[in-house]
Amino acid sequence: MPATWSESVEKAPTGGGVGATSHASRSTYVPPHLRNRPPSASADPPPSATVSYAGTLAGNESQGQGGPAVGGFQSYGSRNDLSGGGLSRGGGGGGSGWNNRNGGWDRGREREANPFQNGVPEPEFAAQENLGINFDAYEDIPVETSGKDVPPPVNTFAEIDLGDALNMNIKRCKYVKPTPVQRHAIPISLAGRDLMACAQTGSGKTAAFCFPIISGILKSGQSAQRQPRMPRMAFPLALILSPTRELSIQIHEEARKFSYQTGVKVVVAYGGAPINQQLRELERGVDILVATPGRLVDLLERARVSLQNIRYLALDEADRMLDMGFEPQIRRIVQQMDMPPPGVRQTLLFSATFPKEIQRLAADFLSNYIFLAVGRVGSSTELILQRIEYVLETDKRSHLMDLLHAQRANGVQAKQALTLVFVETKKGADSLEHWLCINGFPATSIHGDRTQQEREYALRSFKSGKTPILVATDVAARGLDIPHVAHVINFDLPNDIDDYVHRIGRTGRAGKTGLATAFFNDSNASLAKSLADLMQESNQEVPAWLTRFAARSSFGGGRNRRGQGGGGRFGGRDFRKDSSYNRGGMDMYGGGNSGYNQSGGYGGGYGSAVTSAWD
DNA sequence: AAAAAAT
Repeated sequence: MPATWSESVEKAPTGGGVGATSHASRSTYVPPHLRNRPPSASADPPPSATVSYAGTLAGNESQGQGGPAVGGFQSYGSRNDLSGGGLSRGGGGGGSGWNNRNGGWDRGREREANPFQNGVPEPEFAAQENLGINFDAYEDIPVETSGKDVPPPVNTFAEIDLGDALNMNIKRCKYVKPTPVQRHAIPISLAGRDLMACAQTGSGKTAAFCFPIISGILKSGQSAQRQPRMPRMAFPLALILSPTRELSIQIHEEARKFSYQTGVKVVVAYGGAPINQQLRELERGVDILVATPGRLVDLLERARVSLQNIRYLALDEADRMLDMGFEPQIRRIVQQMDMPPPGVRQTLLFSATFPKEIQRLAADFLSNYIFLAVGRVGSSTELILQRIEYVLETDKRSHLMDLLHAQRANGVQAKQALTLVFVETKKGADSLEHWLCINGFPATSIHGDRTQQEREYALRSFKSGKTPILVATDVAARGLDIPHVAHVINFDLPNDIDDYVHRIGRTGRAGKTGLATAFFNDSNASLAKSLADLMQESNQEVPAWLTRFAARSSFGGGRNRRGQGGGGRFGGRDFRKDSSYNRGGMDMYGGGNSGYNQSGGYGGGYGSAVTSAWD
């Protein structure tokens, strides 16, 4: 272990690795005369209603995206090496298929921008990209599955029949080997099973739910469907909900890479940005809609999106969404609109933790689901060196300055190792940013009072190394996969240990090491116990004073949410295992076997007796 | 107490 924090910053590899997002511009320019192109009379659909693989992809970057030329997609239709039948799904209903009248199959195929090429230039990092992914660290991550008939995990992408087009994109992403969550979740999803997964971003879960969705859409042969009666309403096949705008943007960027040249259309919708452009994108056809809840509700109310064709529903960072008070919106979207019920659609629920509220959501949204828990990437593998320092409120700025100066002296700044500084308040973020700037440290900030434009600009500026210090509120705490963050500084500690875990998870990404420094003082007493426990759990050196703090505050009722759910290295455990769950007389999982025996309409309406057993 | 998210 490195002797000093500055040494470890220096040693921390700065490659972004697996999740590195090249910043794809969301606005693919489409010349006005090609926008909202009416269905061309001569654009007859292909003769066979089969798979939409975009023909041969190898060494074929330009072919097949040469614009909307009529009849330019002969490569469609013939390849059917994936579909094992099952092209139609229940409830497709009449003319909503591939051969529908309005020629929906080639909608939105105008000039697909290459999502692999239009990123922010990152010359400093390009060379080491993906070279230092510590896959051994991934191997150590504990994984736990439970449920009925769990499909076995895979060890390579080659074992999974995702199809040529998707495989090509996996190669383009330089993914060599599936991460633990991918090894388990992909076979589960491909088998059509619902999934409740406890995993954090950084574990590779975006790909874990995107691959099966894209593959499934390709297999079904349905894409970008329209309803002739309602030309302005979009009918996505998959919906991905996430808590923050930036996370939605990021998922969209990744999903676009995965679906490049497959014909599968991914659209993102979120607030704070003009809705008109999003409406135009939707009108051009959408297979996978990535959205924040508020904007989606708006779109549903405007009748610009219908969920009746949804076959895949993925909820990312579900616990976060509930924390943010999105439950009413989410329930409205999932249960009160025209979304197909559980069992008809396939639902994938991702959450870092598995508290009661999420358990309820799982029971309501999922059908006969498989529970998957993946250990914390950072804590269980000790990839993140955590340091807690006792710093009085009044000393924080000068202490931060010391850290940054030492970092700079080590040449770290020159190498553009990015530093993410978390603060408690939006005001605090603004003033700290300003203070850093006037003291010679190029910094920017991201928080909810900044306009969406400013937020996205700040993120770009940070990622590119232009301002290698980003001051952030919790808007950036979860899910954001910012590559090359070498150092996370908790200038203000959060009140919740889960937030702490999320924050430090911004470093040590993709199996690389990182450093997390936190400023602790008396105002953080309530966090002492859980913080000390977490650090011990992840084999970090716990300062003696923190241990004393923890002992002092623990009987004072410091909220230790950890361990409550069976905790340990996992964010949660399958509550269905708890004997108390079966107390209500219905032995749903019994039978004496090791596996669950989920009979009796668990996915549909569970009895009230079961509901009461949760409380 | 603060943050996030639809206008």
